[in-house]
Amino acid sequence: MPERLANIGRKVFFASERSLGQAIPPSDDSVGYVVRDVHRAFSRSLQAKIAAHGVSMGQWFFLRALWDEDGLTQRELSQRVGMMEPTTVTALNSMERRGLVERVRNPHDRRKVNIYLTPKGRSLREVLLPCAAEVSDLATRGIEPADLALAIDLLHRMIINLGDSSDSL
Amino acid sequence: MPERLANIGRKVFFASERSLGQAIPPSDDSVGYVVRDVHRAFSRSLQAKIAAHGVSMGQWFFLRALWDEDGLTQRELSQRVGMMEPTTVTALNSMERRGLVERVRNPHDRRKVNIYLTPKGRSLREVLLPCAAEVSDLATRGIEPADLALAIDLLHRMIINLGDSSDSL
DNA sequence: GGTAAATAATTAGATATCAAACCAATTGAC
DNA sequence: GTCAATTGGTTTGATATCTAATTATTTACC
Repeated sequence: MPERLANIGRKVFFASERSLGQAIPPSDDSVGYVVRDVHRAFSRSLQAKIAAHGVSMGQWFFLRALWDEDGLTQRELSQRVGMMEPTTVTALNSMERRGLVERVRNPHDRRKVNIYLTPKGRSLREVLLPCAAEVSDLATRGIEPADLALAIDLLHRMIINLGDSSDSL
Repeated sequence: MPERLANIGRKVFFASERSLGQAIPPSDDSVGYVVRDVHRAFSRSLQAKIAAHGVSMGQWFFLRALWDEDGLTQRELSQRVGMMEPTTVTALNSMERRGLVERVRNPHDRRKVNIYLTPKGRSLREVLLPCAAEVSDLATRGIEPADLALAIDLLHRMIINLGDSSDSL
C-alpha cells in the first residue's frame, strides 16, 4: 500500500522556479501527476464494483449516456461521451455482444446507425448508478463541500486552459 | 457530514440526494468525470509536446524516474513510477529498442535486471523537462497558488479515501 | 442528372495499462 | 544438501483509447 500522505502546505512548482540543474520535482507535488493518480483511483474503484455486473469501464460511459437518452447515432454518442468514434465502435461492439444495446440502421439516412438500449441494458441503471454514487461518496468523504466545489471549479479551469473543449458540452 | 454547499457555481451531488427516478447528474458536476477529463487534457497536452522528440507517454514516466536515479531494478522502477510490472516490461522494451536505456543483468543476483540510461536517454532530460513545465504552467495559468495547493491536497485525500476500500462493500 | 464534397461508420494499427499465469534464480527450513 | 517458498521478470490475453485510412451513403453544385 502506498503510504504517501497528504501533508498540508505542500509546495507547488512552477516552471519559472525550476532550473535543469535542480532535482526533478517529486511527482506528488505536480498537479498533473496527482490528477493522474486520482483518475486511476476512481477508475479502479468503480471498475471493481461494476465488473461484478459484467460491465467494463468502457461500457459504463456509454451506458450512462444512453440511460439519459437512447436512439442516438454513434457520432452523437461519441460527442456526448467525449470519445473518438473508433472508441465508440469498439465499445458498442462489446455491448451489442453482451446484449445491452441494439444497432438499428436509420431508414431515412442509411449512413446512420441509431443505438437503442435493450431491456437488459436499461435495467442495469438501477444497479450501476448506486455503484457510482458509492465511489463518489467514498472519495469525497470528510471533505468540505465548499472545498470540493472550489476544486472542481479549478479543475474545469485547467481543462479550459489546456485547450480541451469537451468541457462545455 | 454537511449535505449542501455554498453555491460556487456548480452543484455537487451526493448519493443521499439522488434517487433513481431522477435525472443522471451531468458529467460536468461529478468529481470523477472532471478528474478524468483533466487527466486526459494533461495527457494529450504533454503527449503532443514530447512526441516531437520521439518519446511516448508510457516512456515519459520511466524516463523521469531514471533521470532522478538510474541503475534501479525493474521492480524498483515499477514502484517508483506506480505501474505494474508488465507495464514496466513493455515500456522498457520500447525504450531499449529506441536506445534510451540499457538492461544489465545483475551479477550478484541473476534474477535482477538493472536499468541504466544511455547518453541519449539522459540527454533528453534537458529537452523534455521544460515541456512538462510548460504544460503545468499552461494548466495553472490564472489560478491562485493557494487555491491550487488546496485542490492538490484535496486530491491527495481522495486518493487515500479510495485507497482503503475495505469497508464499503 | 452526374460528379465532387461532406458525412457516418468502420477497419487497421499503435500505445497504454492491468491481472493471471508462468519461468528462473535465490533463500530458508529442515 | 535438498526441496519448498519467495522473489524478479516475462508472456499472454484483455480492455481502453487514439490517429489515419477506408467504405458507404447522401448532399450540393454545375
